[in-house]
Amino acid sequence: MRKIDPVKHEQKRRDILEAAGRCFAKDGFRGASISSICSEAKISAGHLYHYFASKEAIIEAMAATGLEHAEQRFNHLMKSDNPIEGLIAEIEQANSQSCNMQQHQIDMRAKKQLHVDMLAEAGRNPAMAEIVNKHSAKIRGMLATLLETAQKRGQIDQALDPDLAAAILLGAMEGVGNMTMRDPELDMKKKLEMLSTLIKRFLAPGSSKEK
Amino acid sequence: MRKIDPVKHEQKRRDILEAAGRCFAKDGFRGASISSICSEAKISAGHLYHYFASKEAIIEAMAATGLEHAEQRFNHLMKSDNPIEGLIAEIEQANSQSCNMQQHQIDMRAKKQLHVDMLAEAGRNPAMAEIVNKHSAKIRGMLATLLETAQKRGQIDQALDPDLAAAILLGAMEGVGNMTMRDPELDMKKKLEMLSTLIKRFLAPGSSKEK
Amino acid sequence: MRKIDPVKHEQKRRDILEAAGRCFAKDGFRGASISSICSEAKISAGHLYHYFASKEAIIEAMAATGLEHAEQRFNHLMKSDNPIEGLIAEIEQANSQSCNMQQHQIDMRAKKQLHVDMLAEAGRNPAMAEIVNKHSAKIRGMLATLLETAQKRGQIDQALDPDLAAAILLGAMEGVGNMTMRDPELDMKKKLEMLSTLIKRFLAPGSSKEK
Amino acid sequence: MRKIDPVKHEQKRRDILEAAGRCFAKDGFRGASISSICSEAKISAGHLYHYFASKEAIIEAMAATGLEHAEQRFNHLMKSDNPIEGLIAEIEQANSQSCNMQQHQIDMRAKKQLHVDMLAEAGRNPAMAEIVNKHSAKIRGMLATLLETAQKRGQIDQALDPDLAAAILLGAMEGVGNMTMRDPELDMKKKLEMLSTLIKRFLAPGSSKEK
DNA sequence: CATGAATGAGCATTCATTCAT
DNA sequence: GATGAATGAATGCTCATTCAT
Repeated sequence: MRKIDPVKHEQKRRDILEAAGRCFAKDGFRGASISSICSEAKISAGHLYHYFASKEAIIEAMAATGLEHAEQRFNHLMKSDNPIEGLIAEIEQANSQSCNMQQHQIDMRAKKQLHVDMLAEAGRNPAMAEIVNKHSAKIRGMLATLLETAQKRGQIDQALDPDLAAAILLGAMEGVGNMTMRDPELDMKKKLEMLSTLIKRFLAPGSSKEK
Repeated sequence: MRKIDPVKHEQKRRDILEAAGRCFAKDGFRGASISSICSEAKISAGHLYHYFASKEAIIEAMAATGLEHAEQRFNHLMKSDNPIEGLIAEIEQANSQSCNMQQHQIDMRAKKQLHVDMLAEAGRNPAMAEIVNKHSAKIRGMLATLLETAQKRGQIDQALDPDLAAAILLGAMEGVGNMTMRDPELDMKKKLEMLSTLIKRFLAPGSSKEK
Repeated sequence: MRKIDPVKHEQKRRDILEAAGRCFAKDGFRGASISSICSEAKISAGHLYHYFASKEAIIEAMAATGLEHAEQRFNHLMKSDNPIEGLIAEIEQANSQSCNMQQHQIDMRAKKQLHVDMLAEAGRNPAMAEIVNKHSAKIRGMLATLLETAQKRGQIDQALDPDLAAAILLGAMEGVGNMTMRDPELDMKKKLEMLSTLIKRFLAPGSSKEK
Repeated sequence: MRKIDPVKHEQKRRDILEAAGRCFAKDGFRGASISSICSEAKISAGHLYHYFASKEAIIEAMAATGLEHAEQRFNHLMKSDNPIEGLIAEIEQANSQSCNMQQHQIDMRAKKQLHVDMLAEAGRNPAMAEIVNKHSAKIRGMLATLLETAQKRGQIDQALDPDLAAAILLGAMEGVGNMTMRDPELDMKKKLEMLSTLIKRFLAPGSSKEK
């Protein structure tokens, strides 16, 4: 009575996820076909459905992986004395590693591109919309918690509603990230510094006094 | 014997483009089918190929004219008395006109959705990427000029680099706009106020003193 | 400006319908594939969808054709002096032509078989259920009208509710038809005479007096 | 070294058949998948093939046992004091128990649906056809015997051929049963009364006098 | 110019069946 | 005996594109 080996199963899932990641990065969510993903993962078309119930489920799993990473970074940040500083430092780091690592930059671009693909798809595909919304809500929740903590410590403006501020901040960060994809003229490092400035000024304690 | 009439030809092209615009707005670039565009334009499926070589060609032409309109709107805005306020007002308008016109809100949503579609498309389609980038650069240029003017008048922080600030501002606004499409939990009006706060604090004169 | 030729179009539709009829008769509704129908009709898979929106639409069109025939026979019956007698005569005729025409018998059998297929499919497939129900309701309506007319003329029991009686009569006739498919032992002609007896006794004027 | 235990093997076969029965009732012969049957039987997909060579083999075995039950029920009915009344009562029960047990009604519907599935299947599948025909012949024989007995007692028309009358009666009852599945407009109770009327008039002693 | 008939590759998904373990 | 991983052909359907008329 050989029982299912969860390790092997999980490993295969990850293999498929990686293959799907490569296909989605190359052709987008709509453009990548199940059969291309299966070719990339070296499995048959039907077999993929032992691991994922649908094409959307693949993206969902990818988002879940991303969320786990985000949660880890979030937990790490929460342990530090000044999470906001840490957040800003991370943004600058994550985006400016381009100088030394070409592969990483390509990955980042692909990730961002896929994110936009998902947004576009979500507009027409309810299943995708649900995935995107849930993901978005979770990330926003984490950021709101972080802001609240910082408010209690007096590190940021205490008049801001944490949920609202998190939503606006997330939108801004995402938008700036997308923007950097399309104007190659400006220096990336400087843009990130400017984003950092934006965030700091928005959150700065005492800001609410001057309206 | 009859030669083709370039004027009529061009007019028909525009008719088709308008029809395509309506279809794209409703179903997205990939989702809209040639046959649906032909129905909308009231021509036969085959005849479309007298005017456009492929679906791709329609998308490209469409994107170009679509963005010209947006550019004009933005340009008009920039010439008003208080463009920053106008900008915020425009965002608010785009997002919260639900009270009086349901149809208009649907249109706005479709427009925003199409914008995201274009961004996604740009990631795979160089022609689209060029169009989006050019447009983006133009609008950014206009905003930068405006910021510079405001700086000279002492209305906003004089230490900001106008080009960089324009890029970040544009990105943030676009990102917040997209974000509003996906979390229906939070009150739209409050989010727009928060965005307004973000912009004001970012640009406020004297901000650079406090780090 | 060549306009659509409705004659050719309709002819093609009929060709496809006939091809589909052969496939359905051979393999059943579920068993016959779109591609087999297309092969039989000598058209490409995609082209079928210019003529029929779905597999169900094909069956629906076939049912509609059957309904037209039924309507013609009904109208013809209604013109006669004693429609009930005509109805019974028709049933006996339609089913006992087996002696002289082998092809006709095979056709009848295939038709009945397809009818059962549709009934079975209707249980799981809402689209099919709707087709079957509509068809059934129309036939029942015609039969009810016929019964009502016969009642007014005093040819059948006037106490019967025409709608109910039509439903029961139709069910019985259909059931007997299906039954004949599976017991080859008994003589077909005698069975039809017995069915005729059943109908006559059920409808006989004055029946209601003796309970 | 361990030989297969024929008793255990047979028990497992029965378990699987029961599971298959539930699946078939829910989704039909074609609609129920091997994997759903395996889930229901709590065995692995591959293991089923130790007990049955193919899905077809399950259907055949299933149909045989399924009809045996029905046969026993009918047989039991035939031995009661007034089998004709009992028959009608059974039909009414099967169709109108909605008042007290919702679950039972669903089960009945599933059973009737499966019956239609079997009829449809029999049209393409000779093995199924044999089973259905045999079953049909047995029940018809029982009913014929019953009619004969009733004729001797003078309870029903003595001029009817018992075999033929049994066939027609069975067909009519089955057909009316199927009909009730598809027209929800008419009141179920009234339809059953009408069916009862049909049967009584058909069999009534002295009927043969009036043509 | 303009039509619409026709193509055929492509899509996501399902499923009975096989097989190494 | 028993597992579940793996197959691959098949399904209904879509759609950009071509072409005879």
